[in-house]
Amino acid sequence: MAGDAGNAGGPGDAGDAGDAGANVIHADLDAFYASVEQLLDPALRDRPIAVGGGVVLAASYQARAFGVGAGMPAWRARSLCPELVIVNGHFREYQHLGDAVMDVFSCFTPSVERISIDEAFLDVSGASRLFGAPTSIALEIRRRVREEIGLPLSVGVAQSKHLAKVASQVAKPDGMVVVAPGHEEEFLHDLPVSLIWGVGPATAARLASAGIHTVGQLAAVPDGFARHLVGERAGQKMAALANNVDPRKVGPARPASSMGAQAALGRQRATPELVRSTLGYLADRVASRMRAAKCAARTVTVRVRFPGLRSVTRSVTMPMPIDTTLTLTEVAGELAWTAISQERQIELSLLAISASHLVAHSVQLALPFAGGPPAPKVAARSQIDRAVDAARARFGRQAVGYAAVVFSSTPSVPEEFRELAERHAERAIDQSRAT
DNA sequence: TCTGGGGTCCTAGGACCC
DNA sequence: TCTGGGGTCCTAGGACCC
Repeated sequence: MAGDAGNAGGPGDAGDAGDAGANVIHADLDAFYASVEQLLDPALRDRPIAVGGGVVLAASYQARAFGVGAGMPAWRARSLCPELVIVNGHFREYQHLGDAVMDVFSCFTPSVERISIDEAFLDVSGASRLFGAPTSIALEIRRRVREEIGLPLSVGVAQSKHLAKVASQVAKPDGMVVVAPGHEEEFLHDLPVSLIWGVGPATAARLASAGIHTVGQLAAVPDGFARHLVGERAGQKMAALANNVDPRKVGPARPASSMGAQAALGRQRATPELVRSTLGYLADRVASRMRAAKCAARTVTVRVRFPGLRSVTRSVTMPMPIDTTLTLTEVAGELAWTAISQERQIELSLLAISASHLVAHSVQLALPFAGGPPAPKVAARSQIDRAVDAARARFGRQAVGYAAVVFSSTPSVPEEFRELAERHAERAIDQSRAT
């Protein structure tokens, strides 16, 4: 593996020292959205670019060198990097190219666990007879993705998912790191704790206040100390990963347990019209997805964010699941107004609806329940939904909607971006929980 | 001119039941 | 009369991930 990655130093270079047991590959496309834009428009190559509108969704490595990162307001990104080029995303291209990369992975093993549009775990333990050692497979995958698709891909090869993931992060950008069996502790020892899966800014700060900065330091603290510091379960998991204990296997994702939608509003007065139209739009998205997935929700949660980023949630669990757009709109509306009036706020910056306690159902739900709409209304709404779903299936989503549900304000992000994110969240609902 | 949209998991208190 | 423990569900908030 000579010369494949300049940053694959340390134990990772022992690629031919026998990586029997290092059968997990984590493959992660670098700065995915930005790399696609640079692929589509050669004029953007080697330049600092960001994908987004008012906010940066992704930044090229040339832009990251200036401190530009995802989630940053565009004005701030420009001030950090005056020559930054901000482009609108080609969200449908992202889906196509992400799928094409996954197809390359599938050429080497059927065991591909896609965890986002641009990232997957591969178990290649059964692939060596056909394709050689995991290290050779990883090299070949990188080569093919680069030559056939044109995108840079970083890979980590190790015994466990966690270690493979850490390795691919260390390998970025456009590199490969192999953690040879027997060298795991050595590899992890000096890395910052923030590379551990599940250790974010808050946990890292708490650990730092206790003098813990590296994975080695975390692994060395007495049993129970981590749990005292960050809580029972989080502490357990964190300590296990620091000690390289990770029993997770590469496999299919579990069924979705919730579905939601949100809309940032900038800063607007909390008028009944605004709340009604925004929640109507969001409920339409969520409810139609539920119906398409043949499921319904017992719990509805509304999140309301106010200027200053403070947010509150209100939720309710109903005796019967719902999947009707208008009923979801009404339930969400009551929750939202409860929160807005309790908080005595007059302006909003975001509204969100989430549906959980999802229950699979094969027949159309039209069951009334105490406190819900009366039976004839439920049946009528169900019919309306079915008609709308059918019309959309034939003529497209924009063809028909609910009069009161037209999203009045300018959408904060393009429709294609929402669709990309939704499609990515699509996972089968557990049909064993059918009503 | 202070922030996108999609998710998961955990904690803690209270209600309720046995 | 006062008192005990355990389990489950619901709600609100927070941390984290892509």
